[in-house]
Amino acid sequence: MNKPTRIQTENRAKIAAAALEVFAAEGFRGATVDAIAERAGMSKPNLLYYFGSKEAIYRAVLERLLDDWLAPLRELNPEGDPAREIAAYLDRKMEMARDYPQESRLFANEMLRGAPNMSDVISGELKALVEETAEVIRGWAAAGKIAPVDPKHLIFAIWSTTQHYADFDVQVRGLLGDDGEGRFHDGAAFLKTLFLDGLKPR
Amino acid sequence: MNKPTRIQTENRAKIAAAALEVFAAEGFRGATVDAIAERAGMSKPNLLYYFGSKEAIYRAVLERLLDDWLAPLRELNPEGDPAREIAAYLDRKMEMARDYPQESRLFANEMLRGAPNMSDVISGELKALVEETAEVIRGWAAAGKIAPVDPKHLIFAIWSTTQHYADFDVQVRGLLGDDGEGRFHDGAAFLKTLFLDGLKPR
DNA sequence: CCGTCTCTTGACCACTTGGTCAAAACGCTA
DNA sequence: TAGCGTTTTGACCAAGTGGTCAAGAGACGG
Repeated sequence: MNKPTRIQTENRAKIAAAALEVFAAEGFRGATVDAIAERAGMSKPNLLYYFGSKEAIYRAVLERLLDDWLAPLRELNPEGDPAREIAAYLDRKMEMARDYPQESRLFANEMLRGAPNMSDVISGELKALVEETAEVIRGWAAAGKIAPVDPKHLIFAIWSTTQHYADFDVQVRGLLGDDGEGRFHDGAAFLKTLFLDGLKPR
Repeated sequence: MNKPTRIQTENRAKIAAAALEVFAAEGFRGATVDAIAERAGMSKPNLLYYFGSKEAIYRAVLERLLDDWLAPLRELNPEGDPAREIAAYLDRKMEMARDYPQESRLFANEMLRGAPNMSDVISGELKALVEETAEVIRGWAAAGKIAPVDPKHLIFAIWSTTQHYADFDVQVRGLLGDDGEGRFHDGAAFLKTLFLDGLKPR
């Protein structure tokens, strides 16, 4: 394993960026190596010189993005005020839906297909992280700071509502009337009232 | 336009069922006409005798399902008690996620690709239905029966949270631990407390 | 049970697509 | 700047795919 050259680093990055765009827009089967190569500004054989196969590109992109994707959840602070933490998490997830919709769609595509390349992540890293977060939420509920709800379903609800604005963007835009970026702001505001009031201890 | 024969009716139905399975599992590009034909128990040329092209099958399936898909929203009763109506809508959507996950995934795939075959529906039929429902919700809020929230974002939240259990089924199952069908029941219970408490007038 | 219209399919075609390969072009270091 | 490892690509291939077609098999009313 030699240290990669400058050209290698550059081209791998270029390819990964192009692949993200194409995979997110077309799905794995819909994406073609030619299309990725073209968007990366190089020939197909050259692209395959860096990543041996279409599968390899796909997996590399998936892996590269995973950490960024899970970062917001990791930043959740167990010591913080629950309402503040949940609001902040919603905001962060909403920002990601706005600023990185392709990443969201890539993962959505993967899930829809049954996560053939992520089953290990789901049952490993992701599961551990969710389990940990669920424990934090349970603690908040036990301390009477939020209503006693099922933590995992709460997490699912936060994921689905926020990612919806990226994955179903066409629908959201179509139904709201085109509004610049206002939908993300309004959506975040709505979700914060929904979750904060919905989780208030009684 | 002659009346279709018995064989035509049967075979069109067989094809539509097979196509739904394949398209939902693989996406439009990932699905092959051969695969659909095999699952429908006939040869590829025979299938193409009934539907002239892959696109035609896809669009037929999409159209055939649309009404069923929107039925729950249509059943919402403007005169009813808001809390009851919303709870019932959540339950119905959750049942559909459990009983018709393929339909959900088919639509999710279509949205992810930018809804190339549904833009007219979104800006037409669906938009009208949503606008109408939003008006109902606004009425509830004006009457002080629920908190004054943005109706469309509320609708998005209901859609996304419920459909999540179909579209991201692998993830949900992986993170909850396989549980038979309990996740749908628990999810529905959580969502009802979330939405009903979250929307309580204050 | 015949004739006609419907249905079915094997064989085939053109095109796309993932991937290979040999050879040329390039870039770095001594 | 010569030499050598790295990078790049045109040409090519085999498999897969959507779709066609002509001819045979089947259904069914008279």
